[in-house]
Amino acid sequence: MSLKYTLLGFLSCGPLTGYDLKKHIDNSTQFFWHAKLSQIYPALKKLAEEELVEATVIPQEGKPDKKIYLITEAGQTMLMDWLAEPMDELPLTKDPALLKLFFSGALDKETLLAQLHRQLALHRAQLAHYQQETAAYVEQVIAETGLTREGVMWELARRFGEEYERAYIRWLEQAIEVVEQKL
Amino acid sequence: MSLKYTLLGFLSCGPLTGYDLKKHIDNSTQFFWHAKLSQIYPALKKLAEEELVEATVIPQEGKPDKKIYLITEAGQTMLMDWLAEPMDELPLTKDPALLKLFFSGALDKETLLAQLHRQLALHRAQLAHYQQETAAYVEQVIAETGLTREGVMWELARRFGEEYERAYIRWLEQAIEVVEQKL
DNA sequence: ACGGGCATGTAAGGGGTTACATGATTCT
DNA sequence: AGAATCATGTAACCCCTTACATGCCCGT
Repeated sequence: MSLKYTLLGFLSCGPLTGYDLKKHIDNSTQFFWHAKLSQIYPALKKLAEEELVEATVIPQEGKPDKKIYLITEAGQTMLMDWLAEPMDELPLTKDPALLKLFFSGALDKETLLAQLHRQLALHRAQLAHYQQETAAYVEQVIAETGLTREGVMWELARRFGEEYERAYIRWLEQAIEVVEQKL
Repeated sequence: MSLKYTLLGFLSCGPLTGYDLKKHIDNSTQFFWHAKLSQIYPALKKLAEEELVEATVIPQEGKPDKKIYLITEAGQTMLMDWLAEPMDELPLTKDPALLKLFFSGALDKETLLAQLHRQLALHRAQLAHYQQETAAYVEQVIAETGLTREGVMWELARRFGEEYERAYIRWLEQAIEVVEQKL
């Protein structure tokens, strides 16, 4: 259900193609919402049927024709209603790595420590990514579009990703110590 | 795919029914893995077909017969192989609240602040839950089963939940300040 | 009298992934 | 020579949620 609003949200900042939308998602929302192209294209088609967006087709050669989507007034209203709607549920996350750790009491110490160190490396890389690539992307979009209010929110979201990774890393470091001492 | 291992993981600590498994999931893994009964029952049936678990039926009156599941040797092996398998992907989380915030530059300041305060209340309640109910549950299970190695991992997982909520709360507090000053 | 806990399931449908299909241009 | 970028989509499949179905016992 939220994919619809993700697309409307980006389209409310300006017209984009499905392909463009995928890149925006990968660059900015991927740590709290993600989608594959094979899900985005049918979703846009459905939004167009509901008249929440409109497509302009630009013929191209050697490539499929480009479809540039614009949000309609109905789409804008739909988006604003969703934004104002109160949310009273917590996110239900799924993290297979934590699940595995939870049951890893049965594992030998060495293998378990190897798993923890691997996770640590992954999360450190991700932290660096948010600090570099994502930060650059946010700055660039703000500079290009001049959307200051949106810019504030995007920077806040990016900082969430950063803080999440920091917390994860601190926890993994503690977990490694605990495992070394107690198991 | 991981639901299978969640069930095998709990069953490796002792025999349980589908109903019991649901309660264990709710009490301990819900912040990194969750499932509904309508998914658990068919999953157990399938595990039994694959001979990774075995069911003992205990007739009851006034209630459906109880099916107590035991992990088989093949199931144990399957679980251990999964535990030792390296994971090199980050979790792909979905958090509708963050998504909404990301697009909330278009929202008026008051509504936005109301949303942030609501989220803050939810996450504070969740933090308290991990510190009280979840902590009590972990202690109780350790005391009952005497599984010390597993106990260490369960307590680590619980602490992750706690740290995650702390980080979320700190971020929300900062976000409220930023919105109050900049928007 | 009503809600919650106990205890099992099925059926329909929505959301999401993986694989397939096409094909030119540009970078390494 | 091969991979990545641009650009669209479909089809099969799996995972998960929602709603339905049954029915006793216990606490408030």
